[in-house]
Amino acid sequence: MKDGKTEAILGLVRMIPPGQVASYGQIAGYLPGVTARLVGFALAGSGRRGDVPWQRVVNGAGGISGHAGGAEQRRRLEEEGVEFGSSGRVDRKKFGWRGPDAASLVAMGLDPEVALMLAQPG
DNA sequence: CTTCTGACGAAAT
DNA sequence: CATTTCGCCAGAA
Repeated sequence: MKDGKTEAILGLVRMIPPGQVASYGQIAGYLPGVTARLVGFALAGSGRRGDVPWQRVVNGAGGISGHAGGAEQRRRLEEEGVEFGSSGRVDRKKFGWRGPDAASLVAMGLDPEVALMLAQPG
């Protein structure tokens, strides 16, 4: 196992269900020591392998950041049922991923206590 | 080994 | 609302 952040980040992104989105900062929030910036780095570096639903990661405003695949990202999301508002932003109240369950976080190597605190209840 | 660069976000001003 | 500052991984040349 790499002790790097990238593996954990990509693993978490893979947990985002279709039709939902998560922000870079949100993903970072589940991984202590990881910042929103690093999530972007992780996807830019390894998100093109084909086994990561990178299109489900948007910025904090619910919009798509300026990168080469931006247009395709939006197209893919709309295909999954995600709606974009007039400002080109997604309503995270409606399509935002609530988060992983505690078991998934523990499986990724987080301390059970931390996992329980970060995981979405219920 | 060094240098470069790439998908962000919160807080202060 | 806009602009600025700081945080700091990993792969390629």
